[in-house]
Amino acid sequence: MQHTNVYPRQKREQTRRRLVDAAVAVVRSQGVQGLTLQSVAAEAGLSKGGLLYHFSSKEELVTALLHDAMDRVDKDLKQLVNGGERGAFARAYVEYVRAPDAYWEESATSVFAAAALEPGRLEQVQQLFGEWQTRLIEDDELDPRLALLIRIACDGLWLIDLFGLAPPSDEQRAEVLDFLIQSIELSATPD
Amino acid sequence: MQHTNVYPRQKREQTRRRLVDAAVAVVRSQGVQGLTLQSVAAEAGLSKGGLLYHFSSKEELVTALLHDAMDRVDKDLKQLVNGGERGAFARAYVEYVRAPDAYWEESATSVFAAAALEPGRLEQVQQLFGEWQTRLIEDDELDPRLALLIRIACDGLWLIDLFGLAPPSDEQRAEVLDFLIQSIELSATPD
DNA sequence: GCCAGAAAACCGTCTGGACGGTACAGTAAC
DNA sequence: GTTACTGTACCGTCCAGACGGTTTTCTGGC
Repeated sequence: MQHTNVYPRQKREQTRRRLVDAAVAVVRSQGVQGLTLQSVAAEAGLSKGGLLYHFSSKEELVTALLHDAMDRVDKDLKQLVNGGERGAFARAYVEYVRAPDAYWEESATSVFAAAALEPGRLEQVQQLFGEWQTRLIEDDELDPRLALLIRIACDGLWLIDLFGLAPPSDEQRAEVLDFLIQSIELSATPD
Repeated sequence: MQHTNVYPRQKREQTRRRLVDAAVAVVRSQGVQGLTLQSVAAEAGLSKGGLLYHFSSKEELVTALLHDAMDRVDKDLKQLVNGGERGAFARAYVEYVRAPDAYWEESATSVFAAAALEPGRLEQVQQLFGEWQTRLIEDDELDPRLALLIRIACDGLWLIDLFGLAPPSDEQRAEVLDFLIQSIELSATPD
């Protein structure tokens, strides 16, 4: 029942957010090895006891990290879908990559951290990517090759951002994404 | 004795290889957290002391892991380049992704492990990707948008393989790579 | 062909420190 | 009185690295 508590009468959710954000910051600055209860608490301006008040174990924290990030990405992605015409999901997939924001960064870092700490915990993420792939390739009625290309290209940008592997400039990024959008248009509107 | 053929005078390199391979195996099965001197040594059939004889610290092991993997990828990639015509490097980049082998896996795992343990150590990898990007976009004389698309698509497959994020089937993979190769041909041979 | 002796390769144990987690007493705001 | 913490003390575990010792392999002199 999420609607029972629209207004944060309690600081609970706020602080949990702060802790999750702090965990992301720690991983990005110090790597997964630096992700200790102590460092996350310090980053969030809390004591270790305070952290454990909200997340009773490190595992719980990392799990929350992952759930949180993937939920948000999935939700945002679905919100970007306009109507049900051909290529709608592919367009949303591309547009989501256009302007990487905090969620984007959080999702990459979370998957990364979860994979590093315990590979088995990635199952739900793998499943989510599988769903997206299905939507892109089967439901969107585009040329399957184009759909897959869009997927791996967008995921590639995600990887490049995550590791900082010579990310393209803003213009280059925009150009290649525009190109993908154009390809969708061409494929979606047969003349 | 000639029967004991060209046996290397020293086992040094062999054992180092075994240890590096073992480290990759450990990371893939247990995550970066499972990457301990003990576990790597056990995986390689050595004692911890034996490992430390070859790599005097864990940092040295991970650094070797990274150097090794990137050197091999870079070398293999350059070997795939046929001549100097337009799009040669782009073709090599695509072909390298076609059949992921042990090196491919090793490179991804190594970058992943290095990033997880200490982000700063990625500098050389970032530089290497930068060089590839330069070769693809500036030296290959292709449409820059196409060059970047090829790069991010190939890197995307690398990411998907690394995390096992719903990897496409072999046929799908082949199709999308063929599509990229065709695009290079079209762009490289203007009529 | 044999045999020291040196170098290389490796083993197993120990230690100091860090980390996850627990327990609990206290505080301050709502 | 509940929620939301702080701070300290503590425990068990795990790990990197040091170390001393041992086996294996090579090398050169005879």
